[in-house]
Amino acid sequence: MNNTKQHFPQHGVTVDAVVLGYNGEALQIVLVKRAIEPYKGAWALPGGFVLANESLEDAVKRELQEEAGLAELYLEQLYTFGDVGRDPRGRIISCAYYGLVRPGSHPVMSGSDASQARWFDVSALPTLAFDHARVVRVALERLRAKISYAPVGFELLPERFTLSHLQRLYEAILDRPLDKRNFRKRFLGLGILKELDERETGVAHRAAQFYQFDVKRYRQLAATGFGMKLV
Amino acid sequence: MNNTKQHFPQHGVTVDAVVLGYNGEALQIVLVKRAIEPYKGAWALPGGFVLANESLEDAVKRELQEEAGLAELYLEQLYTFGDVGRDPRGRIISCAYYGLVRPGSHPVMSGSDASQARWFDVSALPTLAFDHARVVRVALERLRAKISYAPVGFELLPERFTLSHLQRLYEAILDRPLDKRNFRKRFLGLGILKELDERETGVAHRAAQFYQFDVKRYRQLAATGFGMKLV
DNA sequence: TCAAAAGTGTTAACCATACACCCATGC
DNA sequence: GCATGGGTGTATGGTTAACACTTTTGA
Repeated sequence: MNNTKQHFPQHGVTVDAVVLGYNGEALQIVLVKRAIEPYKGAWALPGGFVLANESLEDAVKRELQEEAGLAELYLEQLYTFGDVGRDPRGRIISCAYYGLVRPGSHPVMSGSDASQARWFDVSALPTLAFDHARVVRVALERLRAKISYAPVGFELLPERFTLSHLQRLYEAILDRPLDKRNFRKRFLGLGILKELDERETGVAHRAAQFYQFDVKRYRQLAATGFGMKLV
Repeated sequence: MNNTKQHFPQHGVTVDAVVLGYNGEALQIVLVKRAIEPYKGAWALPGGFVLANESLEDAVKRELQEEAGLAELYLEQLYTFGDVGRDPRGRIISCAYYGLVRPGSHPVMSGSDASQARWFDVSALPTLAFDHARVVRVALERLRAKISYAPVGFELLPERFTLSHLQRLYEAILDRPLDKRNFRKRFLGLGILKELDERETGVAHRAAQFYQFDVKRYRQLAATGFGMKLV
């Protein structure tokens, strides 16, 4: 920390992360049970104070590692909440991020100042500490808005997935059914899916084709300014 | 300020505002010439430290009033810049806002810690202090993205305007020509323009019809979740 | 009467939507 | 052989995009 005397007002600054995942059925969020006051025992978003020598993004990555064992995830800044009185400890400003993780990378275990960390279905969240319910709401709105023009959905799926997996994910996020034929037409037409030499096995129905998100192709298309209307 | 000892790391937090205006020809930004170090004499975005008892939005409104005499403008949070080393005074986090003002409400005069404030065409900005050039870039991207699905353009025009004014504004922001007939069809079809009983006077060509943005009607439409594809 | 910008419709291409049946597989 | 989900095409209506001339006004 910086110990020199500063000549300007200073405030506590936290980062908080809405980490979203998808288990094949429902959208989920990582919450941690607070081990210390305030809101001791309540569920909250993972996060904590920004230290003197780290950027906001470094801070949120460190907290996610410490509190939930999460690393290497898609992260994006969401909004900064700075109302006076949003934290009982004093004037604390929170810069919120949202993150997306693939099912594989889910250790989600406890850390230093949080006694537990676990996934909750977004449709069944407990009461949250601070103004975190509001933060979650903003994050879900943002994801819903973003998914229809940017391929962020792939950050929630395993490397290999079927078109039905992708469609079910979109339906879970948008909370409405989508037409199968139109959905397939659109995604295959976009040219950002790479067909793999693999199909499902051991399923009691016709085995589905596996695909992979073609990042390189997507970047080419995005660079030429194509309008990615996904749904 | 809060004088009690705090048990968590603290940082300076500033707000900075990209205030955009439109003079009928070009998009413009308010800049202030810094009267104090660091970057004394350089042009910078209006802004300053957040005090202990004000929200971020209160802080940015206060700074805009003090430094540029601006009040009552459309304001929206843009992004929070928190890299270590972005400010030579130490670890300072900046929450940036962008604002839109109508030509009428342009006092833009000097205040306490800024010796001058004035408008610059966005296409001819001087070298800016801190990382403010980056902040401006982010703000312009945001405005360009936003204008195509939300009627923020009206915040940059006088109460009464012609369809040609509106079109020229869109062309200035998007930096490309738009088709006159299609532009008119779309905006008139949207039903968010109120035709006034006034026309231009003293112009050396057919006098244009004046319109007004119909906020009430817009809110009705927005509430029923209509997709406002504007351009 | 000229210059300058306002105002006005139609057509063709494209895109979004709605919709139903056969196929492959495991049990 | 049946239950389960995978995979496929077409027709229709709506939306977007391209395009040029007449009108009004002041100088």
